[in-house]
Amino acid sequence: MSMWNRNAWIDPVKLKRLSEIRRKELRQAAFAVLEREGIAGATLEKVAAQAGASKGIVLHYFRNKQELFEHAMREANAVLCQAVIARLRRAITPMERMDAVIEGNFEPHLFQPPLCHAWLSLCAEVPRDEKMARIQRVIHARMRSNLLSGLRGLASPADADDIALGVTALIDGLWLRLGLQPGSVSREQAVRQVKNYVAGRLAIREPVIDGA
Amino acid sequence: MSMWNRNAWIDPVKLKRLSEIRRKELRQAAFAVLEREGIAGATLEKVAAQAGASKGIVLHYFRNKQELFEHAMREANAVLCQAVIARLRRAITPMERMDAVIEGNFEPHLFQPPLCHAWLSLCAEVPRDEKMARIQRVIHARMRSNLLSGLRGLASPADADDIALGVTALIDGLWLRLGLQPGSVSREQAVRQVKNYVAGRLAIREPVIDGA
DNA sequence: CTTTTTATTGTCCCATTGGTCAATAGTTGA
DNA sequence: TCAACTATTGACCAATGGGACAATAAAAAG
Repeated sequence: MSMWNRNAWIDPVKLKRLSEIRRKELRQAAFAVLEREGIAGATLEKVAAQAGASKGIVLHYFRNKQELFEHAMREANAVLCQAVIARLRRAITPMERMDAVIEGNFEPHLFQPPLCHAWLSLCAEVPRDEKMARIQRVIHARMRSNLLSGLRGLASPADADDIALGVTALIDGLWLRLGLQPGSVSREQAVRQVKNYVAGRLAIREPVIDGA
Repeated sequence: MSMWNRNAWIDPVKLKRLSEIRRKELRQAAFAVLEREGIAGATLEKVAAQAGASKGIVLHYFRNKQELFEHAMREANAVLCQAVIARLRRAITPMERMDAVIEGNFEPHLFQPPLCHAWLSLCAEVPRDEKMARIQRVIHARMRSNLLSGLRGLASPADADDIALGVTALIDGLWLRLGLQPGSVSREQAVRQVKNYVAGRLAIREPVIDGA
């Protein structure tokens, strides 16, 4: 049995007792440090301190720094994703589904500068961390899929695809704005902004054609 | 005279001889390192190596690491900004001005993953670096102003304001997408995306009103 | 040709960091 | 109770980082 639990994919339920609890604490501690210090200032010692433990324990539960932050990224994304899913469950019409995704992405308790700062730091590492890149791709794929589940009933497949890209970009951009200039964009503004975008895109049947 | 040139704002033309040349080289070296290594891996030694000089010289021209990267940020922004300005000069009608800003922000030789990576790393430090935050505010203010110079002729002041925010966010979001998933968005797609957004917003007179 | 600045290098220093390891305390199961 | 395993700590280490500095080369000024 000893060599088993080294591989967490076996009997995940039971193992949630101690090991998984610590891991979660540490992931969250890592994220908290990231919020305050950014990736450059995020050290194992600070994470340990944040979790009220010793540095040794961090490397007991995570092979190395990189892995720790990869897991922090996964967790953070899971939280945001959950918010969207919850709203999506109550949505029925295509338009309701769109709104669920949009509003879920600006959940008041999540759409906050510190969270954005941490997220930004993580994103900045994506190009040098293949695992993070993969997480990132998954995130984007799911977001797209969520959007398309609504958009398919509202536009042609080609348009839906295009609008989905626009919506994700717009959402990301509004988050970025929040991170770079806290207070420059409120949740309500953000939501309205994206909804207006969708409304505008749906109102125009043929995309702009120009000769530039 | 000795104590004068310590303050570069005096006789800037002449001093461009040596001191300013080195400074520019170092700023660019810093940016190059940032592209490859991210903020966490960007060390003075690497910057020096990139510039083909010794670490000492870097701190001879910049008080410290922070200052160096602040200047790198300024420079990078200046380049992007210049691209927009150049196009803006040839624009006459409001719509041409809009297109100038949009296309300028996706200049083919600038809209590239490495540049985006470096930029992202810099942005991730903004929350902890007041000077970078200020640069960031300036950048955004200018972008806004550029957009409004075109939008004022196309929409009501309130709408123009709102659309300007949306355009900046959308542009940032598309850049982010490029950084996180290189190849997932082409320059043409990006430009079209933003133009469609503007077209959509201009087509709808009254903004969406909902009771969510 | 001196003298004064400026440019540049390499060395040194100290704090910090990620990571290893052995030792200890605690748990669990038979 | 005993043995096996897990959790947790603190000490330790080699590497690295930012930055200070003195020494030297190179220019400029006079």
